Amino acid sequence: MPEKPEVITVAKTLERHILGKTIEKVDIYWDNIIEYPSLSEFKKRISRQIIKKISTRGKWIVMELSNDYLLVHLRMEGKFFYRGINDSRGKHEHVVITFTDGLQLRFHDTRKFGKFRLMNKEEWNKVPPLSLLGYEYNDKNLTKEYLYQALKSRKLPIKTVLLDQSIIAGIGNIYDDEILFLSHLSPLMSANKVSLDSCQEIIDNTKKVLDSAIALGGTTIRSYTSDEGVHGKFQQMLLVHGKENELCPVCGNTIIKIKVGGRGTYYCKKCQKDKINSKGERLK
DNA sequence: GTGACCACCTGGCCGC
DNA sequence: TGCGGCCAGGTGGTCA
Repeated sequence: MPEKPEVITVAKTLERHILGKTIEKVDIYWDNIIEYPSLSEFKKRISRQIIKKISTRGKWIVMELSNDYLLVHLRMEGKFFYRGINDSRGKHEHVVITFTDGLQLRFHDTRKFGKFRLMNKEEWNKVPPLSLLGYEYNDKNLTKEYLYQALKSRKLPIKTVLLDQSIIAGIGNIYDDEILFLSHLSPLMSANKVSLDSCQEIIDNTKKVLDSAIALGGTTIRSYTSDEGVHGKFQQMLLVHGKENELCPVCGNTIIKIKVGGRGTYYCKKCQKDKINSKGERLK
């Protein structure tokens, strides 16, 4: 599933292919993909707009157009393909954007979870979903004090809370496991038991993991490849995620898989422990 | 404010 | 071989 590194990889590829192009029209083959505004308004408003800039915010791809912002969330399996107007449409290509030069950008999503939103320039980042997002992983405002405050009222497992996009935007299930492994924290540990020092470790390891993944083009696992079928290479660097019954690269213990908050979670019981004492106090 | 649960979806896998 | 059931999981909505 695309997380921040995969979203950045896709955005960079989009930049190479469609930056500066003018949208001729958009054809929608699965109405629910358009989250906002109405289908007819979406089609009407987006026509003739130019792609000015492409960036990301959390797991959203943000395309600045002439008059609006087009937000795209890939969710589980969304990906883009580039085709010509005469190429036949695939079964799972639900949105086809045709540019004036004849190129088509097609949104492929087998599970139909992806979302498109067209927001005006006054409110695009002042209303949900973007207004609800927390800091980016590399934002200078993401400090251990901020994270500590965000976690202190949460009793849910740290694994679950790190997936909350209103705290740190962009962390998904795969990198969550990796970050907690590098931070030596059990995914089951209550978020409000995470110490200030561990908050710093989480921040440092989030940067380390996401920067490495971005450099390698993201992670390609069962359900995700980036556009054009390009495969990321970070899956070769994964330490615990997807490694059930394999040996921990640090201690040699067997990596186990459990469910935390309904998510498949991989961790090493020996390396990852609750950093709290017998009284439940946070250790320095 | 917080947490639990559910819906959205389809392909792959497994057991029968 | 075919069928049914389960699993995968990011996000938003509802309810307690």
